[in-house]
Amino acid sequence: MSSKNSTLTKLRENEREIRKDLIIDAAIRLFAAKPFDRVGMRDIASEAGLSPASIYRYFSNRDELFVEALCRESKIIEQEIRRAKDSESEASIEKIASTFVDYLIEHDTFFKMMTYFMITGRIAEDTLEKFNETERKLLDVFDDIFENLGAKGPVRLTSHAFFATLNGILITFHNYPGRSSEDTRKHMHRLVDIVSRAFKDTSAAITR
Amino acid sequence: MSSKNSTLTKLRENEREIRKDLIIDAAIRLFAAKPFDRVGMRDIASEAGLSPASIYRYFSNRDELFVEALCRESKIIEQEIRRAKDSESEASIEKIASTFVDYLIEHDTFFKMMTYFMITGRIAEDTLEKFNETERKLLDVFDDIFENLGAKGPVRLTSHAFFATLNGILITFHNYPGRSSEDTRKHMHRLVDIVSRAFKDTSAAITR
DNA sequence: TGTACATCAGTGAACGCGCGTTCACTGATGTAC
DNA sequence: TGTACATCAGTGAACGCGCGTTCACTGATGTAC
Repeated sequence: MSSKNSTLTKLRENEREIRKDLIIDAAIRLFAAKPFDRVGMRDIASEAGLSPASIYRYFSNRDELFVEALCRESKIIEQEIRRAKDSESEASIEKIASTFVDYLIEHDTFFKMMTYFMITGRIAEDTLEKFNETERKLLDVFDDIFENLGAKGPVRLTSHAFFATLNGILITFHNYPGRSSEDTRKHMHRLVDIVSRAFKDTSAAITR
Repeated sequence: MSSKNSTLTKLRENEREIRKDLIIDAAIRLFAAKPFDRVGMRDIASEAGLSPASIYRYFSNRDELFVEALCRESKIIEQEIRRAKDSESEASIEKIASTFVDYLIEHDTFFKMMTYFMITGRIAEDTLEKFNETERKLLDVFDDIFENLGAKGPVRLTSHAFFATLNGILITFHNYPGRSSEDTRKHMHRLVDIVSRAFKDTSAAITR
């Protein structure tokens, strides 16, 4: 009796999670389509095929929804990078950085959200912690790369620097005026090449 | 008669400019104090000691005011960097990058605004052009530095990369959670050191 | 098998607030004759 | 010197809109007896 009860509530719980995911999907689809601050609860609701009020059955407020979306995206990105790293026989920074940037150019949702949160700095403490956990995993991948490269020094700092650098390239030239999106993509890749080479040189220098 | 007239209108014109500046001052003061999206026309008005309606005598809308504020700030930063470069007998990247980052940590207004515009990408074409002109001047200073360093290749690209890198460091670790502002400042400087060294190495490598 | 009740997803309409912006106006100063 | 007029900085109050969020409600499904 009680076991049947618990499996049922568990099923319900699963359904709930699925519906939450559907809402997050809708939100991310919209973030991809228009600027971050132009995506409202009503938009998300109609994109998800719900009424605005319904969203509040799943998320207690707007920020919570946004942070969950951010976390999901960053998890995907972490996987993407890890995959890129593992597929290479020997991990080259250029390749991985390039993959990272490419992915973020294509799916700039993560990137818009992250910058938004970083700038406004308006997240609840616990949700922020949740996000930072996934960010740390992302940095772990970079750590692996630099270690494979033979750097013996404080690898974490280098990862931080490299991660920040790639972010910077994406943000600074995100909508560079008077250029097609293909041009900016090429431009970003040129810059990624430069910094990758630079980081490789210093890592080598540290080993020396 | 007409000459007197013209000098008078010129005087009036000057006064107008001064008043515009006072409004921009007020806006920048507020940007420094709270998140960008929390600064409204009413706030700026009361900070400048005016009624909200009055602002519209000087700026045709909110974005115009913001962009003018951004331009003024970026001009100041350009001067600051140029000063830092000229004061050094031989321009070292570390020093200049450090000055740049320090200044932007202290006066993060510029930085908040820039990122905001870059992300939302919502500026009128002509005002954006105005901003880009000052940004180009900023990059010119970096060009000088890398040329002095003896790099012979495509210096502009390197400047772009370096500029983006510094921006990235500022944005990525802007409000790193659970750290005092002094800690983040130190952290940023460590990262700036790393990337400066990296860029110096590649510049040297190009010369080789 | 039937009935009373609990649970919960979902909703349309409204609340309340804050925002950018405009309106109709005042009051001071300069100009023309 | 006085009067009619133009110019312009400045304003309090309001407009209109969009937003996040809440309210009171419905309807379906499962549960207990």
